[in-house]
Amino acid sequence: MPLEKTQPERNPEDAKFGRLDDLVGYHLRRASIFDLQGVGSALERANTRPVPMSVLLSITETPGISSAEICRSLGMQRANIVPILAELEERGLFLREADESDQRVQRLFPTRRGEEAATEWLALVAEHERSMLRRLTAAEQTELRRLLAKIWQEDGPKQG
Amino acid sequence: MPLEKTQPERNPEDAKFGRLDDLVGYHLRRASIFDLQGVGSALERANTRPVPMSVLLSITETPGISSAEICRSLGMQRANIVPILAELEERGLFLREADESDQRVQRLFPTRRGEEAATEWLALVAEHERSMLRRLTAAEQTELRRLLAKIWQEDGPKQG
DNA sequence: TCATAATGCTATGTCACATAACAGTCAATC
DNA sequence: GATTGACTGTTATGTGACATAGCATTATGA
Repeated sequence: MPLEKTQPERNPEDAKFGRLDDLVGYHLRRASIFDLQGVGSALERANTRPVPMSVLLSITETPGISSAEICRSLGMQRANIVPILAELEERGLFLREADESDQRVQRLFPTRRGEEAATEWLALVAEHERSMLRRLTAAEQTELRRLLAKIWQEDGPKQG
Repeated sequence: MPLEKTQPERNPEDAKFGRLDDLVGYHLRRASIFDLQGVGSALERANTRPVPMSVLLSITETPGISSAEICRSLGMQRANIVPILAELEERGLFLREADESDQRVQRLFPTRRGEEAATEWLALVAEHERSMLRRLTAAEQTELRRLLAKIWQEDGPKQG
């Protein structure tokens, strides 16, 4: 074993999950809550929240994306993106444009203010992440992100 | 046709956060949601949910723990543990006993059935974890758990 | 003794998220 | 070329986890 926990006496035979603390999912949840609280308070300064930020970033990173595509990408329901888009639109952060060949879909494009807001919000979150990950080396941070992505991303040969 | 998320090439020097995908917190959230769904459906077979399982495990791992101690350990509010304890108690999984020196405190002890339920529930979750982590080596799983714990646990070596 | 704090608890609010249904549009099949 | 099914954006509504505020009781300590 590479690393040992400095916790109670563990029987080597007991290498299976025997305690709450052994569950990766427990630490996942605690770490995610910890992160969400930090992100939440960081984004308060920009008067927004995590999900609207993710939606805006989806638009700035993929101009012309549709709301349904954002929902599939972020794993959220179409119904729930409606008030979020309404809020971002009211703040003048993106524009809707009818698709040329499919009148059902609206293509979403960031405005100049939307680009600026995305950069600003991302900086706030990045500052929080630096604090949250301060006790991890750069290599550990990269490894952590890689392992997390491997958990939730589908098997299919997606992006590199 | 849906837009393909053609990503711009990443310059390795450009190590700063520029995209949603670069944020560890984003992957944390997605992985945690993924886990929570799996744990939820796994525990459905035992007619329970993640938080009651964590509470029961707190009792079996630390017999005589109080409800306030469980709340501090799990990071939850005292008000919210009340219906959970009521449910576990109704299922005969633990007993309350008055503290000898402090009449405010109830000490919680697992029953035989509580011990059995804890083992059974933990096995269900462990089975889910094996599936969730199937693409990670044993060393990677250990490393992931270590890095996650380093994120949310306070600086002092504290158990919880 | 009086102020402060902790425990277990009730009542209630909030907020993210899911479900169900809708009209309009598209595409494929018969 | 009607029809069937699927997809889009949307409204309305339910739900479930979680937080807040306050209570009576008990403990602590200046």
